[in-house]
Parts: sequence; C-alpha cells; structure tokens
Amino acid sequence: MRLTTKGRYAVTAMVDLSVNQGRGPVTLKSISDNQGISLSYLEQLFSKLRKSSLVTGSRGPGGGYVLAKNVDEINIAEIVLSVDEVLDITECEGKQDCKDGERCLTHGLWDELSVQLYGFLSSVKLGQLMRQSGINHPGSLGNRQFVDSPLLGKQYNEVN
Amino acid sequence: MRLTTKGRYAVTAMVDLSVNQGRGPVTLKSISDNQGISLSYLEQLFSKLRKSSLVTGSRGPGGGYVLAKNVDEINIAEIVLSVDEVLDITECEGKQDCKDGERCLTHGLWDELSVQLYGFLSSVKLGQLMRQSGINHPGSLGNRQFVDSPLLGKQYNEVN
DNA sequence: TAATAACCCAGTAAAATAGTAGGTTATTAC
DNA sequence: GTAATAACCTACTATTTTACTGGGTTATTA
Repeated sequence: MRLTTKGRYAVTAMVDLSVNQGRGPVTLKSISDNQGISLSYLEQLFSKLRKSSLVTGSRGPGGGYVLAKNVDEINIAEIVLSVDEVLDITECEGKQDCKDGERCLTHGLWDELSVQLYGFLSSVKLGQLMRQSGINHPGSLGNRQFVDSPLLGKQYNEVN
Repeated sequence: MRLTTKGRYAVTAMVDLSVNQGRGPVTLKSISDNQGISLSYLEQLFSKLRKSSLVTGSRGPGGGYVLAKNVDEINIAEIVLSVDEVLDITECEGKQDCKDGERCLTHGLWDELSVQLYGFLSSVKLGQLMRQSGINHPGSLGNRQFVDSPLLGKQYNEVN
C-alpha cells in the first residue's frame, strides 16, 4: 500500500464528484480548474477510476463524470489502490529462498502493517469526507492530533 | 504524510535493531546483507534516523547502531516521517487565495485524513511489531482483512 | 453539423527513489 | 602505533515514478 500525492489527487477529485452529486456530471475541465491539476493527467487518473468501476463517464455537451456507486459504498482505500499500483514485491517473496528467517520476519511484519493501513483507509467512506466538508476548512484542525477526530469519530484507540 | 518503500526500508531496519537489542550494536553491513538494501543507501537513511534521535551510532570494531529509546517509546509514524519528507505543500495553502472554497475544502479534507493516518501509525509502537515477530511469517495472514489483527489488536472500529 | 467532452496514445519533463564511489574520522584489537 | 573496522560525509549517477504536453478519435448534444 503506497500513499503519495497521486492518490491524494484521486481522492480530492472524488470528493469533488461527491459534493456535486445530483447536479449532473462533473467535467474534468472543472476539476482541473478547481484543483490545479492538468487535464490530461486527470484523464489518466479517471481512466483507472473508471476501470475500477468507481466512476462512469458520459460524453458530449453536458457530459462528464459521476460516481458509479453511492458515496457510502466507496471507501478511500479503493480510490487510492485504483491509481497507485500496489507493486512493492520484495526479492524475498519472489525467490522464496529466505531460510534464515530474518528477512521474511521483517517482510511479514510490514505486510501486517499494510493490511492494517488498508483496513483503516477502507473504513473511511467517501460520504463521511463529503458530509464533513462544511467544518473542514484549513486551520480548523488547530494543533489537535491523533485521536478524537470530528471527521471520523473514534476510529482507533491510543495504545499507551 | 507520504508512505513509500523508503519508509518501509526504515521500519524494516528499525525492527532489525529491535530484535537484536541487547546483543550489542548492529552494523549497517549486516542489515544490508539481511534485507538486500545497499549499504550507502542505508547510511543515508540512518543519518536521518540519527538526527531524529531514534538511533545512536558507535564507530570502530564492534560498533554499529542501537535504538536511542525503548522499543515501546518509538512509533512507526516517527520512523516514516524521519526519512519520508512530508512536503506536500499545495498551491492553495501557499497562495491563500482560495476564496471559492472548493479548493480549500478538499485540501482540508485530505489534511484531516493525513492526521488520522498519522494517528494510526503513531499508535503502533516498534515493540509491538517486534514482539509479534514469531507469528508473522509470510502467508500467516491468509485472506483476513481489515479488522481483528493478531498483531495490533483492536486498533479501530469498522464504521458500517 | 458544430461544439463538447470523454477517451486514447505516445512522448517528455520533473521529481523522488535507489544506488555508486569516493572519501574522513573515531574506535577497537593486535 | 598500526591496522582493521564501521560510522559518517559528500557528490554524482541510474532508475523509477509522477506529472504534464500534445496530439489524436469517438460519442453525444444542441
């Protein structure tokens, strides 16, 4: 599970579709203008989002993209995975010659962390992000950290 | 908050230090051999880990690196942030001319998600990863997903 | 039939990741 | 002291990924 600005672009664009839901299709041109992302780059991202059945496009005037599913049936993980390939194949797994144990150990651990991360991101639905849009302007977060998010509620517990 | 193989390397190396704790300093050479990461690249990563006060190095024969803090006082987030710069500065935030609201909205939302992610990763301590090393060989995860991780326990709740 | 906007493809520019190569300095063991 | 070790440092290169550019075509609407 990788997480870069590419996935961020995709999530941002999907939120754009969410807030404009019901007002007809959203053109990539408008997202491009709003978010400052190049049109052609957006086309590439939406090609993947479309192939993942997250959006549906319609051509011609008045056309654009709409969400293919309900905002509460789309989670952040599938958006990110749709555009961010998940490669990260380690030599170890490929060769299967890790008899000293050390190598597999750490790889296995990271995999576990990846699964947890995926679990976390898949638990956050697009609808949640969208509905909280009103109270999430820059700076509204202040110095708060870690827990008690007004956006997602009690998603996890502090360990110590 | 970015998450790439670079951060994975760092976490992997830190777990290596954890399991060898008490057995004296660990050389980068041994980590290089174990994990298949170039020595000089590791040196660059450890330079950052050292500046973040996560490890301390000792020179000469018998030297190497040890953890600067207890395994339960080091979390995954600080390891990742130590090597993965957190730039991701958006035009919007820099210019502060986002009066249409649309732009700030999505940016603020992503920031919120970043904070959540940071909270999640900072709740996982190095010690947890280390102690579970015995039961986390590749394939032990099976098809399990999302919740009920034997590694981290109940870290978060599914939303719906 | 003209405008629109998705859809497609090939290439380039920029950035980040990963590695290479050469050092120096401090420490230990002989 | 001297040799080996291993951190520590710097600059450069290769590779990969990210992001953008520029050209199309196809379907749809007015």
